[in-house]
Amino acid sequence: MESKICMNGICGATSSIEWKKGWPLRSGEFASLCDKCGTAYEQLIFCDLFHSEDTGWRECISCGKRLHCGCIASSSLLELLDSGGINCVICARSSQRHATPNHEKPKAFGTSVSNSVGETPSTSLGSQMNGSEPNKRDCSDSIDPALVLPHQSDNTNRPIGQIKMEEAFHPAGESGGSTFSSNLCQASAESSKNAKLDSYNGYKGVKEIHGSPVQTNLSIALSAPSPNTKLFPTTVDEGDLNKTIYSLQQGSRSRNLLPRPPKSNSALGPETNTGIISQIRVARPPVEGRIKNQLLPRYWPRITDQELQQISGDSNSTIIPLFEKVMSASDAGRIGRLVLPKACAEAYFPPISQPEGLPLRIQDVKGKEWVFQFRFWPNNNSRMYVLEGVTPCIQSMQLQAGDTVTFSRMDPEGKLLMGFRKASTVNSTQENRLSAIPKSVFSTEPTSFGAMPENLPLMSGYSGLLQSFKGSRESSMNLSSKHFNSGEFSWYLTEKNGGRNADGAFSPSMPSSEHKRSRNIGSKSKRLLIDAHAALELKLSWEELQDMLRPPLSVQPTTVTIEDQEFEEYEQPPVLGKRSIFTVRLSGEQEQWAQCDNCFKWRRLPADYLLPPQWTCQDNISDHSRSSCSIPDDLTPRELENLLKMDKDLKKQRSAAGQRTTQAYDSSDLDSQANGMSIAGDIREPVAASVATTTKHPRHRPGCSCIVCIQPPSGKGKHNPTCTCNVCMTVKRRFKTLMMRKKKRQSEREAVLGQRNQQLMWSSKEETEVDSFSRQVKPEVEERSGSEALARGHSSSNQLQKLPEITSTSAARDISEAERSNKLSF
DNA sequence: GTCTAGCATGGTT
DNA sequence: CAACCATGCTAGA
Repeated sequence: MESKICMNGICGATSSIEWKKGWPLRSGEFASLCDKCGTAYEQLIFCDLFHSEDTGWRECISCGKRLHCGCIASSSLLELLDSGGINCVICARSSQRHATPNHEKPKAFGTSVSNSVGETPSTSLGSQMNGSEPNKRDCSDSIDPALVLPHQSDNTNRPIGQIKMEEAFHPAGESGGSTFSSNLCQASAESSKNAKLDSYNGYKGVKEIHGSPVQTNLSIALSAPSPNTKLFPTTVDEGDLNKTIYSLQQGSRSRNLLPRPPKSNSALGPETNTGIISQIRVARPPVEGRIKNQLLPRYWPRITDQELQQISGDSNSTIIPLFEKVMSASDAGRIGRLVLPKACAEAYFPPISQPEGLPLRIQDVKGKEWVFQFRFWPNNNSRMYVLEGVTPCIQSMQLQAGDTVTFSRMDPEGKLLMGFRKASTVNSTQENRLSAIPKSVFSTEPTSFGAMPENLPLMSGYSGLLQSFKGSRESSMNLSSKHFNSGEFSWYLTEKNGGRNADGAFSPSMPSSEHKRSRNIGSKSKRLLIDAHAALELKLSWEELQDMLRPPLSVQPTTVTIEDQEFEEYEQPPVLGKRSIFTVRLSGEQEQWAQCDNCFKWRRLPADYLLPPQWTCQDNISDHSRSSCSIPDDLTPRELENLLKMDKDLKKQRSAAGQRTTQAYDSSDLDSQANGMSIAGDIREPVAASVATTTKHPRHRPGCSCIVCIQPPSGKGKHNPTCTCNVCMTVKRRFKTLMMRKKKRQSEREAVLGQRNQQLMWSSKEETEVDSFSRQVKPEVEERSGSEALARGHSSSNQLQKLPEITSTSAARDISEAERSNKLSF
C-alpha cells in the first residue's frame, strides 16, 4: 500500500490505493511506468468512462498508428456508444477500445452495472487486479463489459455500453434526482476522509473503488439512475481546474450541460474513416511524462478531435496537442512578444541555454510557416520564456487579447504547429435576443464605450438596443447590468463566447476558468485596470460590434439629430452578422470578404450579402465554386496581407477619430468615419501612387466630392507640402478650422482652470496646513516668497503658462492623426 | 522623439 | 511563501 497523488492530475489529492504490479495506470499516468514493476502501460481502465479529461494515445495493434481515444468525451465515447467499439482513427479497424482483458478488469464495476439498480457491487476490485499483467490488446478484442455506462437499466437487451449517443446526451425531461457526481461526492465524503473527493469528479469517486469506500460509492452512484436517466457531460471547475464529468442529470436541462451532439453524422462536419469526429472541447492533460503534474490545467490543450483532424488532414502524421494559452493584452500587443508558460516552453520547445535562444519554425493552421525567436529572460533566478516576432502571425490570424493560441506537434516529423481559437464571435443567443428588439438605432458616430451606460439610455434609439442587450445579458447570459459600466462588456462578448463549442453551438455554461478570467478582467487589480487607451480599445470593440449589426438592407433609415448627434433609425430590428471586410475595386464594384469559421479561408462575397454570425464555406451560396473548405483560399497570402492591412488602417482611422472630439468634425466627416467599413483601394489590384484614384464612400452618392470621397486609397499618394490641389487645400482648410476650434476649446478650458485655481487659492487661504503640492512643484518659488498664498498663486500661473504648449502639441497630434486618417501626407 | 530589448516589479496563484 | 508571468520601466539605438 502506498500513497499516490490523484492519478488524474486533477485534484492533487492524495488517496490511498493499493498499488501493485499489474495495476493499470490511470489516465493521467498514461505512458508512465509503474513505479514498482517498471512496466509501461498504455491502457486506461474502466473508470475513464467517468472522466473526460484524460488523454491517452494508444497504438493500434493492427497498424501501429496511434489512436487517440483516451478522452471519453470525445470520439471514443461516441464511437463506443454508437458502434460498441472504437475504431482506430488511422486504419479504421475496431480496437474495441483496446479493451482490458477481463481478468484484469475491475469486475466490481462491471458487475455492479449489470446488476439491478441499487445493487451493491460485491467483488473487491483490488483483488481482481492482483498479479495480472497488462498486455497490448488486439483490435479484435471483444468489448469490455466493464466499459459501460453507469446506467442501462432500461430493460433492453442492448449490450451495456451501446447506448445510442443521442440517447446518452438527450436532456432528460424528468424531474427530481441529483447528479451522479454529487452522489459520489456525498458517498465519498462519508466513506473516505483521506481522499478529498469533490462533488464534480466522478472519476475520483470511482477510483475509490480500490479502497474501502468502493462499495458505498458504487452503490450510490449506480442506484441513482432510473430507466430514464441519462448520462450527461458537465463542465465544472475549481479554480484552474476545468473538468468535464458525467452526471446522471434528471429534471430540466442543467445549465452546465454541454450541447447535445448532432444526431446524424452528416451534421458533424468532417468525418474520418471512423465516421465520427468529436467536436466537444475537452482539456487534455499533458501526454508526456516530463511535464506530468507540472502543467497547470489552464494550459491543457482543449483542441477538439475535429480540429485535430483538420490539422492533420490526410497525412499519416499524428498531431499531439501540447498546450494552449489565452493571450494577454501584452501577448496580443504590438511588442510582438508572446510570453510562454515556463513549464510548457521547457517541456515542449527545444532547450535553450542562452537568453538569445534560437529561431523556431512554427506552422500555422493554414500551413504557413513562421519563424519566431524562442528565447528567455532571466528573471528572479528563473526564466521567462517568450516567442518574439509573433506580430505578423497574430495579425494574420486576427488574434487579440482573450483569444487562445494553441501549440501542437506533428509526429513523427516533430514539426511545431500553432493554432488559435477565437473568443470573440457573437453567438446566436445574442442574435436572437437582438432580433427581438422592436426598434433600434445605429449611431453614425463611434460611441465611446465608457459613455454608453450614462448616455445611451437617454438616446431614444439606443435605449431600446441597450435595454434589450441588458435584458439578454441578464437573462440568457446571467450577467448583471452593473458590469456594463465597468468595461467588462467587451469581455463578456469575448469570454462568454469562449463557451462556444467547435460546432458553433453555444454552450450555456462558460467554462468556469474562463469565468474566472473574466472576473479578473476589470477587477481591482492594478494590472487590469482599464486606462484610457484600454477604454479606447473597448470602444473599438463596441465599434466592432456595431460592424456586426446590420440594418435590414431593404429598409431605408430615418435620420434624426439629437443634440448634434445623428442617428439612423430603423423600423426593423438589426441583425447580428459575422464581421466581414468590405472592399471597393477600381471598377467601383463593391464586395466583401469573409473568413470561414471552419477552415479560416477567406471568401469573396457580394457586398450586399448578409452574413450570419457563423459562416462557413458551405454557406457560400453565391459562388458554388467556392463553397467548400477544400477549395483553396480566394486570397493569396499577399492579398490577404493587403486586405488585413487596409482593415487595420481603417481601424486606426477610427481610433484617431475616436480620440478627436466630436466637435472637431463636421457631420460629413463623422459620417465617413463611422461608416468606414469599406476599405479604400483594391486588395488585388493595388494602384501604385494612385493619387487620382478616388474612393467612394458607400454612404456618399456618386460624384460626391467630400473629403472622404476624394481621398486616395489607403496608404497611397503622397502630396507635396506645397501642393495646392483641391484635396490638399480642403484638407489644409479643415486643419486650420480644427486648429482654431482646438484653440478656442483650450482657451475655454484655461479659463475654467483659472477659475478653479482662484477658488483653490481662496479656499486654501483659510487652511493652516502647508500646501505640499506647491512645495513640491515650485520649491524655489516658495523660497523666494514667504507667503504660501503667493507661492500657490505663482504655481498656478506657472501651470497656466504651460498650457499653451500642451495645446499646441496636442493640436499637432490631432493634425497628424487627421492627416493619417485622410491618407494624405504633406 | 520614437522604438526596442531587456530587466524589474508586483499581482496572482 | 515562492514561483509564475503580465506588464511597467528605462537605457540605448
